[in-house]
Amino acid sequence: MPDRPGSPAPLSRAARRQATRARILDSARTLFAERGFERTTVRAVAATAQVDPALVMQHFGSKRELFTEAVQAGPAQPADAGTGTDALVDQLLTTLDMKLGGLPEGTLATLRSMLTDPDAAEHARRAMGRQIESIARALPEEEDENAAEDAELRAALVVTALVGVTIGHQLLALPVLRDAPPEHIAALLRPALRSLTEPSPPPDPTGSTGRRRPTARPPGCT
Amino acid sequence: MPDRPGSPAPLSRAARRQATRARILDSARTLFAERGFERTTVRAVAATAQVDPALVMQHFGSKRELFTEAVQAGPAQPADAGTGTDALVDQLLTTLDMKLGGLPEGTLATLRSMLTDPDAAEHARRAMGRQIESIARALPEEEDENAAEDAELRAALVVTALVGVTIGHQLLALPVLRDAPPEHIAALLRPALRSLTEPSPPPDPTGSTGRRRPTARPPGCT
DNA sequence: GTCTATAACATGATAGAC
DNA sequence: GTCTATCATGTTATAGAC
Repeated sequence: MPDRPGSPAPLSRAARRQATRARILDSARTLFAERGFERTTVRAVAATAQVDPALVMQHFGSKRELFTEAVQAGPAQPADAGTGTDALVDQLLTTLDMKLGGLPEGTLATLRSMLTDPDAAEHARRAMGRQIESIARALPEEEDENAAEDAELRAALVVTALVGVTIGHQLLALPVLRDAPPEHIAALLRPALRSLTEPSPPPDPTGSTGRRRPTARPPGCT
Repeated sequence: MPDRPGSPAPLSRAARRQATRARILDSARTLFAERGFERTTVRAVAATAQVDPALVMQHFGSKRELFTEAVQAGPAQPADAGTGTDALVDQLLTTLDMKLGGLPEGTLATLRSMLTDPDAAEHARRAMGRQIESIARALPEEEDENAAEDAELRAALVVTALVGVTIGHQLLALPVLRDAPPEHIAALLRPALRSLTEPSPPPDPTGSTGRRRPTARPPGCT
């Protein structure tokens, strides 16, 4: 580091470059979260960060790499506290509550672009796959023989369903979901999530009525 | 219609134009479903339909109108058969089964683009809004006072959750979902959907156990 | 006249010169 | 760091083909 002339300005060239890079990354994250990959132009990112468009390329090489770095910003999803089913459901709903409120912009950007951009799709597939495995490990054992596959499938349904609710709420802004308090949404989802995480009912391939489950009869029924 | 010279070729100019238009629409629908709005170029649509790119504009005026017409192809979602909760759940699962198999390309195109294209988002919002209202009307009355809002909210959660599962299965192609037989998925989702469509359990803000529900006792329980 | 092809212009990503 | 050039794309205008 041969440059530090001891001037009162504490910003070396490298430091200013670093600050500019951070400003570009921040603008990019916001715009990618709002408009997705394709509709976000490098020029718009540069304008928001108040730099020259070519400078963005100088820093990141391509719009693609800018997207990748901008998306991989925040810390990963919080780990699982997998003891019992109820604790798992509680943790899922806490995560959902977070999703319905302040979702990090990087995650929003991935969600926004995952249906139209192959890279974002791969990123989302991996992130959701990790979540699915984590939840599947926390699911209770089943009496049935093919327990493992069912656990992964159940976990996948939980994750995708919650992602669907998140999309409807955060990205599509469905009025019904936008106006509902998150705790209310969580309360309505709780029994559904418990159904998905509970051990499976006996296979009922007729599938029409299927009303009763042999377990968990209501008490007071002699 | 002043042109029909009685030639052996049964295709008038208007008919050939119509056929070309249909071919363009078909190619557009497929590409929009595969790549979304932005990544689908007019030139690619023209190449697939084996016509000149300018012809696409002649026919539809703009890429936007082409997308709109291509998306509004198939018939709307089948109406609801709203008698009881069980019938409703069955109908939802049938719809899902359809979604997991042959979803019309127009719907796929809307799903694919709804997160990144404002027009597609509006289209999706309206379609999902109609579904939500339809399901909400079929939901059973509640004992509680604020029944109507809850019904709409429950319906919205059902729709968005199913959309999430569909996205994970059809658009993201999550391996766990891709490899599972649709009937298995439907069987796992059934109790969860029933939980969402049932009258609400008593408000249980502690939210930890909440096992019993006061209504819907299994038959055969004297 | 109606269909098709070519050219022209604007915007955006990207590469190389300065 | 900035400017300019090149290429792809959406869109329009214009000319050619049936």
